[in-house]
Parts: sequence; structure tokens; C-alpha cells
Amino acid sequence: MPDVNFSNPASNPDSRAAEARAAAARDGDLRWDIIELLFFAYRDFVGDADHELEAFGFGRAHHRVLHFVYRYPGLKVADLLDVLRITKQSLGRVLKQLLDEGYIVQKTGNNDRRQRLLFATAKGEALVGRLAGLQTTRINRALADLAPDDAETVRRFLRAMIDRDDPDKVLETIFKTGPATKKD
Amino acid sequence: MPDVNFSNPASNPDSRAAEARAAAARDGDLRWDIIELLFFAYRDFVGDADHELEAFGFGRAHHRVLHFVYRYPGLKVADLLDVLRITKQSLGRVLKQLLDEGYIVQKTGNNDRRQRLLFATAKGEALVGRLAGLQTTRINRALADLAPDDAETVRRFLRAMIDRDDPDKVLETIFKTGPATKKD
DNA sequence: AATTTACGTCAGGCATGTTGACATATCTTG
DNA sequence: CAAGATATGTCAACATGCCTGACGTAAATT
Repeated sequence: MPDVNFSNPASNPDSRAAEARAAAARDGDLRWDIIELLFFAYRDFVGDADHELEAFGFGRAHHRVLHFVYRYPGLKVADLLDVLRITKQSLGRVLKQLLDEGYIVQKTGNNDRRQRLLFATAKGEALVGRLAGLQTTRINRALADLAPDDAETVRRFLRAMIDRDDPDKVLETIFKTGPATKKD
Repeated sequence: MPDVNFSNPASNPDSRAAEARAAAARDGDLRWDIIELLFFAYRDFVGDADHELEAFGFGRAHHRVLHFVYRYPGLKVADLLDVLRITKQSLGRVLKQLLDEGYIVQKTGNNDRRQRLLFATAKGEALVGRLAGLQTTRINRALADLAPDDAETVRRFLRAMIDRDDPDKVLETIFKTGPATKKD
């Protein structure tokens, strides 16, 4: 029989002094509910893919790389670094695995022979497609509870949550297509 | 002058064989747009807090612990493990730091003296409040672009994205409050 | 010819997660 | 009360994914 009280934040033994502080003044204005919902929703959303990836000996990092390479064929290594916001060294390891195991191929750039343009192979497409399928199922299930045009509201909310100060190339293409884009 | 083509997924040199596969059949039905928007939105959303946490020598793990302890005062260690879905050992390290540095206090349970109920101190509340403030600013900015009741649509979407098979205690309380809950 | 750019790689380190085993205090139950 | 279950803490060892800094090489630009 658990006796957790789950009472209101203000009623805890050590916060009497803090009640006069930000709590009373600002706490009620904070979006605690959405903050928590985002945490749980994203946890379960990526959990779909994480679970499947285990069977391949891959992690979340592999998924991200494969996803963006599939979605934006001919992506350069430098572009990928911009999008994922990780270092060359971190990317190097997972990219090497994906190349070695045949999920991605490199192709020397036509104009600039220094570049290694990245493409997903059929094997890579199959994997990323299966992962997107799992996540799509979850999204469709969630949208099914809502009105038809609420999907567009969700899209607009998510777009507005994204920083637009220094958009990388992928983000530019995402935002270039008007806010009313249905699917891709 | 970059020469990335950013063409359609299907037009890549190694995927001819795959076109007949899932691509043509299912690719168009996948929610690529929302999948990517969720990635970028969550990246920037947690980025707000990550940046601030650096100044304290803390990471995302500390934030999560402090958040749930503040929000659900008297949370037991076991409850925290359920919510965060990590092991006792992982939690132990960050929790110890938060205790040592005075962001959280323990209190022996009244009914069950084995339990260590967790509470945020004033110092802990100040930090978690500042972090929630940053994230709230982003959420409010995003919602400002939408119609007033669209906030409820977003909440309902996020709720529906969450697994409800084995809800832990925190999730139970979140779902117990009706879907129309405004703020906490 | 000199510099810059795109990419790769080596060495070492930190944070966060894991499994498995074990210890201690406390509650519950036969 | 004795025996077992529960809540928590801790030790050792390890994996992953991230980091900084330095260096090398090929190809483009100036």
C-alpha cells in the first residue's frame, strides 16, 4: 500500500520559504502540463524505433542518420553535422557502421570531388521505412481521436516550437514548403 | 556553393530496386513531416534547459529528476525509477548529487520507514522553476500563433501519443485529471 | 603556389545508461 | 518470533554516445 501523497507542489516540508518567491508569483503561469506531456510523448514516440533498432544492434544515432540520408538524398557529411548538431567524430562512428553494413552508400560529388554525397540503399530504405511505419502508426492513432483538421494544428504548433535563428539546409527545406503541406 | 540536390527520396541512384517495394506502396502514407517536426521541436525544447543546466554542471538527467520530485512531492525512489525508466544505479548517481548539493531532501516515510520520500528544497524549486520558465516561453510563443483553443488540441494530441498500457503513478495522475485541464 | 574547404582519423575523456551481486533496514506473514 | 519479501543503497565492470583537440589528405579556390 503506497502512501505517496501527490499533493500540490506548494505543500512540501521544505518549501515554506519559497512559497513567497516565484511559486506564488509565476508557478501558475508555467506550462507544466505541456512540458510533461512532451516528455512522455517523445519518450514513447522514440521508444517505438528504439525497440526495433535493438534487433539490428543499432541505436538512436543510427536511426537519425539513416532517416535524414533517406529523406534528403545526396546529403553531404557537413549537412548531416548541421542537422544532428553533433561532432564529426560522433557521426563518423555510426556512419561508418551504416556504410560497412550496407545501409548507406557514398558517391563522390560531381561538381566538387571532395564531397561524399550520401544515399540510402534499398536495405537502408527498408529499415528506415519500417521504423517510420511504427511511428506513423502511433501518430495516426493519436490523430484519430481528433478532428480532421487538427492534424494541421499539430503541425503548426510543432513548427512554431522550432528555432528559426540559424536554420540548416534541412530545416530550410522544411520551412520552405508552406505551413499547409499535407504529407511531405 | 553547395550542390546538394534535395530531390525526392525515390530518385536516388541505389534505390531503383526498392521503388517497387514499400516505397511506392506505403511511403506516401508515412507521416514523415510530423516525425521530423517532432525531432526538431523536441531538440530545441530540451535545448533551452540543457543550455541553462550547463552553468550548474548538471545534465538532462538531473533536470528530469528534479522536475518530477518538484511536481510530485513525496515521490518515492521506486516511483521515480518507474517514471524515468532507468536503473537504480543510474538514478543513484544523479540523485546523490542533487541531495549533496541541496536541491533535494529526503524524508523517511511515516507509514513505512524504509521509504525515502523526496522533496525539492527552495534551491531546487528555484532551478526547476527557471528551467520551466524557459520552456514555457517557447510553448507560449508557439501557441501565440494558433487559435485560443488550439492549445487544448495540442494537449489532446500529446496525451494520445503516450502509451497507456502500464502507466506508472505519475502518468496515472496525469491521465486522471480530465483532458480539459487547463494548467496543472 | 598558398590557402581554404571537405572529409577522415587518432587519442583521451565525460555523462549516462546497463547488468549482476550483495548489504541493510524494515515491513509482512505464517 | 522466525522467515521471507520489500525499499533502498552500493560496489564493480562495462557500453554507448557525446565531447575537445590535434593532425592528415585530397581537392577546390584565390
